[in-house]
Amino acid sequence: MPEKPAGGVRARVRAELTAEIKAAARRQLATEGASSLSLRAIARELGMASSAIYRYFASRDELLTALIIDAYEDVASHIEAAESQCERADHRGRFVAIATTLRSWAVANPNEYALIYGTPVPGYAAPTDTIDPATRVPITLLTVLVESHVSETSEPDESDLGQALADVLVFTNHSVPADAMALAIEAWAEIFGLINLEMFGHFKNAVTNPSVMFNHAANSMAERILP
Amino acid sequence: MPEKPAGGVRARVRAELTAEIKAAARRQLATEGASSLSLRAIARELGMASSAIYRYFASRDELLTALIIDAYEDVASHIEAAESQCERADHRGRFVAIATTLRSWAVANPNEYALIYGTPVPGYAAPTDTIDPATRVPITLLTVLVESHVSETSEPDESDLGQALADVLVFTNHSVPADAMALAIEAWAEIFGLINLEMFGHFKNAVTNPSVMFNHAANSMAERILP
DNA sequence: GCAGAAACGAGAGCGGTGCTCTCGAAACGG
DNA sequence: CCGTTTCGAGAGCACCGCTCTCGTTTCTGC
Repeated sequence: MPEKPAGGVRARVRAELTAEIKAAARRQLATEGASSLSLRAIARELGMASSAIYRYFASRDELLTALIIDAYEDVASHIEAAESQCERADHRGRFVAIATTLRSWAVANPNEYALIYGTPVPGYAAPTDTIDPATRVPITLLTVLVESHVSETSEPDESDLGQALADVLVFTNHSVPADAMALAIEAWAEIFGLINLEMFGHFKNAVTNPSVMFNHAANSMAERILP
Repeated sequence: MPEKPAGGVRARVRAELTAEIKAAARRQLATEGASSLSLRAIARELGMASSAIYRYFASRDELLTALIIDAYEDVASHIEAAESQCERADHRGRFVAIATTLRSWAVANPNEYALIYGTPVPGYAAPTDTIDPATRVPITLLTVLVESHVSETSEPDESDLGQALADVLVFTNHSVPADAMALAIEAWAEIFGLINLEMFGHFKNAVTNPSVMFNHAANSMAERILP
């Protein structure tokens, strides 16, 4: 998909139409859900032949991929913006900001949330284009964790736990002990667990106010994992 | 769907065929995923006309519902069996048994797990038939929690947290304090978060051995929430 | 400035889906 | 035994993703 920055007329209308298709897809996503996203319906809405869509996206999966990347970028931008407004030394505040912003974004964009953090579409294998934007959010969390452990430096951990978390421990240059990293991953999982349970309807007859529950949990987690 | 217990020939072959359809559906579910489950493919596999399926299930959604109920019952049976083999007083052991059995079941039956704990099918609203079997698993966990707080009895909690958790606190007759209940819900969310992250591919380049990580977390949670 | 190349939109068509309707055969029950 | 109900099969409808062709429009190199 070569897009010249300000090339001829053709390149411009191509960029515009690509954006219009994505916009229509997002609109349809919001009302129908990901798995029933229909290229033909998008084409109908845009007043063009269904086959014309294929000039812009080679397949339905490629459109989905584009939407997934956009969603990752969008949530990452929100979270980074919220986190950057906290006092640098206030690690717990930064963690809570990350967690609560993630939930707010999920509540505001349930279908995009489901798209990136829900059940993967069956035959769909995430292309490599998606892994980069997907890492932005966890990296902001890891940064807070590393900065709160700034004075420590440890050797590679040879324990079972240390080996199980080898990849992420290497990623942080072993500046975070394995058990502290495990606590952080637990918190990370808890955040998604709470959001998933709320969004996918498993809090019925149990938690009446998910927002209060989530804020309580976020503060509880911050105390638990950050010194 | 009236099914006479041992009625005429017709009732028996109807029950058998219903089971065969579900079996074929489950087989297809394991290889294709829920959203691409095809009634026509099932009919083909069973050597019957696609329209004949509708004598047994009024729609694709109804078949899905039947599979969902079966999955809930199956996971609940596994968890109850594992939990019942623990010493009654060993609350932490019972909790760990519940958690690890849930994960084992999810790893062994990824598509049924996704069916009941993943993103809901877009237009699909869980019929009332599913809520009953869905509660069996959380109830086993709540039972452990309540039994570990057996000596305490408290009044309705009027705090924000107490009100946010009102439904489940009432369900347990206020025998568990609100903050302890919140910790338990946090653990509950963490369990699903860990399983989701693992199953849906978000542990790539981070956690190399999800099993070790999960067992570590399960024990950590047990210490955290149970006295 | 113009001819060849590339990009584009529309339309027809293929095989697939869920679902409905009709029709003849089979099993049931009085 | 005969009327009623249940069942399987087939045709058909509207939709889907996707491919191919064909005439038109835009770009590009000479």
